[in-house]
Amino acid sequence: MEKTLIKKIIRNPQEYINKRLKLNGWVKTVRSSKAFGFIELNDGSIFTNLQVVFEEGLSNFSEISKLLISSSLEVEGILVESPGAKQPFELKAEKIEILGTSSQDYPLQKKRHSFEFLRSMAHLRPRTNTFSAVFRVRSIVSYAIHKFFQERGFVYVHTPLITGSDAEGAGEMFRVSTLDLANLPKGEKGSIDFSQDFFGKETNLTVSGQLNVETYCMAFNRVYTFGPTFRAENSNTPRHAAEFWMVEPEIAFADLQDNMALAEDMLKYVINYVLENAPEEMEFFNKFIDKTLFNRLKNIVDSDFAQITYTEAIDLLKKVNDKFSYPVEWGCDLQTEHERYLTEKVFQKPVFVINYPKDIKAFYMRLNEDDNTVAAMDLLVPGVGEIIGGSQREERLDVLEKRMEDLGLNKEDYWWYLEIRKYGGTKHTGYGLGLERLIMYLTGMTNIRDVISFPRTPKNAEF
RNA sequence: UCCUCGAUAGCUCAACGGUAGAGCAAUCGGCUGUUAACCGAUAGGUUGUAGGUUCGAAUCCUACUCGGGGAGCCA
Repeated sequence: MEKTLIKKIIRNPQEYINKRLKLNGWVKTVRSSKAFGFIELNDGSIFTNLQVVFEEGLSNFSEISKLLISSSLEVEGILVESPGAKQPFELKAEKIEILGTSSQDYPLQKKRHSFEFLRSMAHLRPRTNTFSAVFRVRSIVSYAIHKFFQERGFVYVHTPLITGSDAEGAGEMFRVSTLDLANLPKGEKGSIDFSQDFFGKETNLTVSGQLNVETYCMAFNRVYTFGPTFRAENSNTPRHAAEFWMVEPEIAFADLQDNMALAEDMLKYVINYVLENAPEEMEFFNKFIDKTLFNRLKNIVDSDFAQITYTEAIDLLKKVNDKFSYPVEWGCDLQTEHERYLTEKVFQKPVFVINYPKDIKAFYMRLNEDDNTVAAMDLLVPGVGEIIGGSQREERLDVLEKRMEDLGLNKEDYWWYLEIRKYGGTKHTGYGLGLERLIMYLTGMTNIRDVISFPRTPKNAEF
């Protein structure tokens, strides 16, 4: 007999009602009395459980009554309308085969656990409601991102995870090496001789695919990367991880305004897609994780994102300087408290801050007419803070070289990056979206460690 | 990395210098429609680690480890 997925039953009950079905799943909870009992069964196909009713006529009734949480079953029975209030239908079991028993020391209970506790068992937490919802949404969000870009003709580029350019400037890097740590080859001045290493030079894990993807942008026009990124920063916050996923689109013949339009379209598209394709999960988040979630997301889909220049933002923040522990001044980077004030108090929706002072931004960002600011943009969202960072890139070779000289960067290290300006360079622009931050924003989860299956953070690489 | 708070039963917590407790989970029993089922009973502990103060330390002090929150860095 063919097996039926619970998702199909719930999406299309009239097709299955009063029919004999066979299904597999795991026990979420058992409530039994003398002559009958209830099992909530989840088969992983959908967030929702199916209630199975079993009666003492079954040959293994007493074993079933004592089933421990997370035991795996094969159940055969008839789908009937349920007299209970909390579910429209249930499976009246005719045969229940126990495929895998659980153990009495199974740590997950049918009550709420703290996320801290669940982090200590990353191998079991996907079985809980919250993590089941988070990781199905993560999968759906990832698909929606691909769908968005593919529908618009973007080419998906796989940029390398191992990089030879050691000065991408976006943070501390993890070294990649096959050298014997206990016996490092030394050069003339006592420094490590990387010519004997696997790649014959110093290599690291990438902190961004941007420089590489820019080269493909100059061939395909509209491209994006979507993959893991590594930062060895000793950051201990709910928003940072050593390994995370980033989406980096790059578009040619386009400027900063086009870039922001793309970012806004993408966010709205993903939100709509997730609301439509993960209704049970999103309902759960709105009910148990963040009661303002639906209002917040609808507010975003329905409104135009705000836009403000860095200089305007500073003027605005200066008027309320007494609210901050760090007063603002033109030339300073915005502190978290300033960003939150802008997006949560002033605009109460996502806001792009653009045209930052060149001295606090990366070398590749395009210098504005004023010679003082660059065409950068950060998208700030309430609750999470910076979710996207991007810029129009400096396409003028002489200006770019001048910038690198001013910053003391070695041009030889970037020879191929500079050559794409030399051969038919054109204005282009792109941004980086932190996938985990987007998922936090979409689910109301407040710690990045709870939206990555096996999070890597300082002093933590178990599992 | 800095500031701050914390670590007691499997989980969530109480005990605040004088014999370590409760609810839930587990185990056993009861219950004919449950919904975090309910009712009764049983069992469960070197109080994060290492030192110190004290007649006596879960409780006070020091260091360390790990975790939460905040900051910096950023996505």
